[in-house]
Amino acid sequence: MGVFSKTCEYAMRAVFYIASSTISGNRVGIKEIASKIDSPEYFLAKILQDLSRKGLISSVKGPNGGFYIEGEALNRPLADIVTAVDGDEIFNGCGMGLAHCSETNPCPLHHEFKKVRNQITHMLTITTIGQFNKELGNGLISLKKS
Amino acid sequence: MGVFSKTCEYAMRAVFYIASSTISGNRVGIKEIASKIDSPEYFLAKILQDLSRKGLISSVKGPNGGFYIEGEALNRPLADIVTAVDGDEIFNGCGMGLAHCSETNPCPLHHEFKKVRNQITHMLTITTIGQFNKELGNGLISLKKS
DNA sequence: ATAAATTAAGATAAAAAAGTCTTTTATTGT
DNA sequence: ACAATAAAAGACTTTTTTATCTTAATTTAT
Ligand code: FES
Ligand code: FES
Repeated sequence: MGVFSKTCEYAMRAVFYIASSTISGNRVGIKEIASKIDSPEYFLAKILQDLSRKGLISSVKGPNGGFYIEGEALNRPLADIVTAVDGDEIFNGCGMGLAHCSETNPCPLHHEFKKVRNQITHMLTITTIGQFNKELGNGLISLKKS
Repeated sequence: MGVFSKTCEYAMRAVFYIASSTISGNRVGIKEIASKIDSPEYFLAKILQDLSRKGLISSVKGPNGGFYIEGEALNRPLADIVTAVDGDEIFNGCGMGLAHCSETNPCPLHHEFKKVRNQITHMLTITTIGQFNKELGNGLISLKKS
């Protein structure tokens, strides 16, 4: 098991890909996205529909349609995507599964786990959706599974 | 979704509980453990059977039987439990779901995610199974879900 | 207007994770 | 030896996650 659900992994990869295409002035179709990030096409379609309904990405139907991201939305933190897909448990849940993480009734891992959560929160907050376009363009970083 | 599977959460809570009972010189039955850590009894039984087969905890059948942890095993890092239950993906997997985390073909989150993974590894390595007996005894920390 | 393209929505399906119940096996105390 | 106790093992069910397919609704270009 990873830190994020598969759904969320696909969502993050797709959003980065859409962002970098948007910068180059294009809308991208579901087929292209799925192939470029190595994800099951129909499943990804569902995920993007959901993000679209929630206003995190945009889409247009018809010829030359596809997905893109509004200028303003490119500055959103990646945390917004994670929250939309996986909820906020990762940001404030207890590492050992207690119903509530609490300072007064902590689990054995509480003290150390807090650092982990803070690190995750930090990572997802400082990272913006539109941040990696350059590196994605020149192949310095990768979104393909293998 | 949390960082660990529910199975793993139950396993960790149970192992801490068994450890603290072992220190007080007792074996504990599945029923007591399940009730003390708020987990489904039969499901936990499966988990402990597995840990027992793998030698991470010990058990004896029959009257006055139950689960306990060998002296030496009390010093194992919690990481051993996590690995036994959830595998090692959490220690070296890619945060965005790429098949292999790699320095030469990194995902966008690689640099930051490495810190998260290291923090998790650190937490699970420095924490030993038998470490919290005092705090568990005096109720300073909790294993009960609610 | 019509046809083509493309996302949205709805309905299933398959796989994995979580949870439950029943039967068997081993151990202990009498 | 026997009965009682408790874990081990096996079979099964339910729920959640992941994945696929089909039909509908929009948009664009001709
Ligand atoms: S109580 Fe478990 S992480 Fe805070
Ligand atoms: S490549 Fe994704 S975390 Fe290293």
